[in-house]
Amino acid sequence: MSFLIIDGNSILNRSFYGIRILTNTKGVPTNAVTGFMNTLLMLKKDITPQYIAVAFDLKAPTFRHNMYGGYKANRKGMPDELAEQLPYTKKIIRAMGIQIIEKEGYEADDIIGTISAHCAENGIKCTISTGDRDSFQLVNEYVTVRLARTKGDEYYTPNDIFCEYGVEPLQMIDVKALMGDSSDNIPGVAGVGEKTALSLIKEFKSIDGVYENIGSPSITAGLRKKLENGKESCYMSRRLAEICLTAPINLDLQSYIPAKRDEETLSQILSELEMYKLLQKLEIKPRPLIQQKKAADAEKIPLMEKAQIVFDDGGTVYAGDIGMPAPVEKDRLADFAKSEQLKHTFNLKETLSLTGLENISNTVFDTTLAAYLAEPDSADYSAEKLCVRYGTPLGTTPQEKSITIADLNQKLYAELYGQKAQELLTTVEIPLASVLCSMEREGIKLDTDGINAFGKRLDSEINEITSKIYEYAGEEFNIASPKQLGTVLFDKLALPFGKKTKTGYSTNAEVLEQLTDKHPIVPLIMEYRALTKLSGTYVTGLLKVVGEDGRIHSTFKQTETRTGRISSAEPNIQNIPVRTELGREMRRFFTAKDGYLLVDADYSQIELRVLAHISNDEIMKKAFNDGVDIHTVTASQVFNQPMEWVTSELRRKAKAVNFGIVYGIGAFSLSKDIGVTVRQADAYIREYLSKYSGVASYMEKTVLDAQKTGYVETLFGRRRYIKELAAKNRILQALGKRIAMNTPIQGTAADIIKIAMIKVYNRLKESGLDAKLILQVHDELIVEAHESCADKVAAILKEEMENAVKLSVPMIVDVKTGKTWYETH
DNA sequence: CACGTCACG
DNA sequence: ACGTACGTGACGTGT
Repeated sequence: MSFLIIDGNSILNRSFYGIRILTNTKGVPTNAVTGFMNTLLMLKKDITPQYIAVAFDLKAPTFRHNMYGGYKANRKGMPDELAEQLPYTKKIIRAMGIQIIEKEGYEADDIIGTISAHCAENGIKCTISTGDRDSFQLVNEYVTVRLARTKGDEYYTPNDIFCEYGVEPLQMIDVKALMGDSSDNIPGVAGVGEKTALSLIKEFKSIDGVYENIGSPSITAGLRKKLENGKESCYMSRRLAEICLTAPINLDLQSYIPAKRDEETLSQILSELEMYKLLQKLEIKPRPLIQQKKAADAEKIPLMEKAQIVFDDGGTVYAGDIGMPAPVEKDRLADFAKSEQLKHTFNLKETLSLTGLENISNTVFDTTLAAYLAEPDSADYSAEKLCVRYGTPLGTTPQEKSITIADLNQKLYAELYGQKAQELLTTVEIPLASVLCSMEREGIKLDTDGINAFGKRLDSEINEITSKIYEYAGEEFNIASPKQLGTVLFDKLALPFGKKTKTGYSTNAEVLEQLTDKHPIVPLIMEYRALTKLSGTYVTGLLKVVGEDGRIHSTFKQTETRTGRISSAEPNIQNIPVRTELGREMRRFFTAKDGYLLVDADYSQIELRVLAHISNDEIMKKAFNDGVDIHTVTASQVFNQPMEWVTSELRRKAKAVNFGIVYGIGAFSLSKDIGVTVRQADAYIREYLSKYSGVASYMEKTVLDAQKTGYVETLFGRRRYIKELAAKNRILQALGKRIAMNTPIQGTAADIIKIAMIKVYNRLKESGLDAKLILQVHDELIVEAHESCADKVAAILKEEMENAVKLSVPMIVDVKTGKTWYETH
């Protein structure tokens, strides 16, 4: 027979601070609930108690009317993110069939004390689960405390307490009476801490003993004085420290035997919180969120057109009707790929890569890409995850898998139904998978000899700089370690430190910039950073991933970014240096193969053009339609100067303001960026928004709409839900607004270049020219073309990219041709 | 594995 | 009074 009593507040609190902030997609925090439930399940499994209860504090709230106007509605200043999780946790506990005990005017400790005393009287073992040591006084032959710790729990029996503290559990009350407890508002005796309190109780057994023997030689004069002054406080503290054992609560043990779980309620709450791992652990089916949302107008959503389900399983491609797929033999693959029948794929690009196929004709749906359009925030589009999210049983055999995929597809189809995203899927993302696959296959040639030689040069320079740095520092240390570097700069050399990070001094470029004239070591460190970055990330990093064909085959990820952009990995080909001359040198090693040239085309100001179009701002549209330099126009607007008078300095500032607008501007960051006061930056922004009034009203409307609907969309219907807008936290809300302002711009630009990629790819194929699209860098496309047709290719790129979409402002593309990527810039 | 840092659009 | 621009990926350090 045993009783498990959990200190609800304490475990919840520990979970909240011990686990990094987690939220569901709506922004509801879930970390404390998660931690609490993990603890509860672990305890149930470990102890298998007959009786379980969870105790919560229910003290009459004490409102403090202070200078802040009584904002502390939550006792102990419980943060909103934690307070929000309390009702969820209680509901879940009840649905688990477990009793919650709370009593007006009593703390959880008093309830726990009463239960534990009752257990002891009746010879029942009692385990107290808590995060703090207050309940040690309750420990006895029958009662143990199980202290929640990050690295496993610790048990405390009377013997354990004696070993650790040298006193009996009950004496802990007197120890606390002496030392006090600031978190519980117990004053104790001023000047007496844990060490002194323990040794006093060890010697004199109790506070009565201490005061009876106040003249004892083992009490120094100073201590005696403190004890005498604090005597009244000490006895009062003892009353506060002693946990009540007679709280008026239900002591009918039978009622604490857990009842049957309410699976319906658990499914509903945990699905709302999107705690799918826990649902799995409890073996409860999640409530499909999406179906729920669509259930009302389910009749209006037609079934998908019948199609072949195509997917791979253990390296074999299967295709066929739902429930009866068959392996497609290698020699039949090409025919299958060309066949007329409609097809639904699962991860199209991967299937293409795996089979070596260029495309699969008549693909009208792809589970992975549809799931990405439905929920671009997800990090995982595996069948396992999608099944959990959409409440679909996960198949294991190929037959079952085809059923699973078909079911997911129907649900995704329903979710995208009636959205423009449906068209985005079939006309953009599905054809794009073929383009990306081809780009990955082609890759780009890397001049490994050149890069090796460059690396040698870098390394010898790094060595020289390293010794100089050691000399200035007066010691050898790891310059690459921000921690060690911080110690040298700010402790040893006593340079003024700027920002601090969570873990210590900040040593980033911005901080070093400020110190550049303060000490000769600083510019050396900046150079060291620049050189080691090139050497590590680009020289060594790239050499590690060159293929046997001497080419780099980056992976272009199609479902990675929240805005709809493509990302590039292993290696990342989208962040090859260009801004500094030395870094730009790297691009000399990205070359066309013998007899070929690189043709590089990039959109000019694509994001600002998109902004001009979607905001319908007359001044901005006119600027682009007149073909004048947009940053100069902005400078002229913001600084009230005629265009001819705009200096390069004003243009530079205006450029930063333009960028800031695209990102969802803040005066603070802008001021940092262009080196003016926050006040001035703020004035620029105001001036900008009053001149470009179309932009101002567009931004306002976009944020308002997003707050209403919870999402924003690109011009082509790519949707992004913004959970940050629903957050209680003000900083997160501000982030949500910036995301709302930026995503339609960045995302529409991404849509446009994707459309252009498909057009360029098809046009090159149709033309029969010896040229292949090989890279994409957000607003830039690179084709490797035979020397003989580079001019034609350049014309095709310009034409297709500029005409990819029709906006109210022209899209302008600059094209350059060269042997290396360096030469095209 | 998280963090700080820094490369790109 | 607060903390501060959007979107990525890779490296080295240190727990």
